[in-house]
Amino acid sequence: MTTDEKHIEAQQEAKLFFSRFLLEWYHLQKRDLPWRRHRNPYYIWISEIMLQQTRVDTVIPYFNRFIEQFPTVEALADAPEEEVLKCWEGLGYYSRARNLQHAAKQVKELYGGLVPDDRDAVFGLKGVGPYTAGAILSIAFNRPEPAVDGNVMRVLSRYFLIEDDIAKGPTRVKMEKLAAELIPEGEAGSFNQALMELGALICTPKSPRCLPCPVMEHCAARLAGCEASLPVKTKAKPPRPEERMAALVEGRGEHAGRVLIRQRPTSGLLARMWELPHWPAPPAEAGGARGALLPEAAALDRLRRSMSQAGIHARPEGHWMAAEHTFSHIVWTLQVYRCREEAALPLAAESRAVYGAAQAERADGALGAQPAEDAPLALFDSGDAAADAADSGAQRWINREDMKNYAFPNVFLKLLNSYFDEQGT
DNA sequence: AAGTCGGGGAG
DNA sequence: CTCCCAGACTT
Repeated sequence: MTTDEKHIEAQQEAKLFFSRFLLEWYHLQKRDLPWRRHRNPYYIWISEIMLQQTRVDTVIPYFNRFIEQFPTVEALADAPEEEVLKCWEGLGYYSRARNLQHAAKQVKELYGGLVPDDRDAVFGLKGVGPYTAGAILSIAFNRPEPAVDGNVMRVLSRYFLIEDDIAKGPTRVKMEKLAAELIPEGEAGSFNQALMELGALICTPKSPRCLPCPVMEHCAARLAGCEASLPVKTKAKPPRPEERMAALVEGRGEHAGRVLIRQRPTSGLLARMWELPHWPAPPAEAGGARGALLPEAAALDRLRRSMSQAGIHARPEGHWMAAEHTFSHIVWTLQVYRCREEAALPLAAESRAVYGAAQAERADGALGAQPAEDAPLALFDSGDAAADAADSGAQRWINREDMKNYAFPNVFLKLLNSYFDEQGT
């Protein structure tokens, strides 16, 4: 027997060992999760969409609420979109919710409300990519399809000592071929879940717990002592910072006790979510620390003109608090100002009556180069042009009770709750 | 292939 | 702080 043949034979033995002992471990150690209590393809599907880039512990309460509110494919397909989005509030990646409902309509209309069990049909559902298709087919229907996510690539890269960059596309394809070879006959669902369970509980990104690992004995990375340096993955670009000014506008008269919110555009960042209105803050002065506040009077003036341009008649009264919101690719620093609604006077009259003093102050200093009164705000790169151009979006006056009817990103949820706590309402 | 899409938990 | 998570979609 040649050296190559011996190597291939050893590889084959390592694969059989891996599949057998991993599956055995899973049957003893698997967690009791809500979507594992039935084999309802709809439940499996919902859970897999929620679990994209999201931890199990985060998903559990969302999953339970979701299937209570939308128990069947048809219930989801027929629900108002706002209800679906509200049920997703705080979970992130909100296009998942919209795609999911779109796919529910697909299933209702094309497949009679039954989640399809063939590869092309599942892959054709909105929001279902290579991983999720494999997960649905294997877990719900026990079809021998690989389901390769971040956990699986980490486990396989270590066990087989694969040094390919898992951030690259072709690596996932390679892993899928390998994962498919490992599936034991008739055990696709359990095996794929076992692979992910090992990644979640034992073969973790940092300091893997090798001693209790059921396949440590033949783990190539462990044997080579390099398990901590795998998988190889190019690191992501850091998010770009964005300074923004937000308005917490307190209503008067018929709006007393309520604050103004607006809806974001139908596409892009936080699509269709509700928020406090906010605008780009002018770039910090040269030499000024990033995140530094503008001089108070200049900030209030800038905010007043932004609101006016958006058709919001309100007077900024002062800085309330700062808030940060981190996305994958952006970090917002929001300076929130408390404002009071005003009667809708003609703009020129309003400006002279209320802002004469502030303008006099501005004239002698920092913002001397500002555009003339009533001129459009200077455009500068805000990184959120869609939202800034969509000031025409819907607006509402709400109190705390009304919050249950609108879906907010977490940062605005926290700001609104802080405000209503402060007001004691 | 690279950028766009949230939010939070672990270390 | 950094990393990354049961990824998909767009360009």
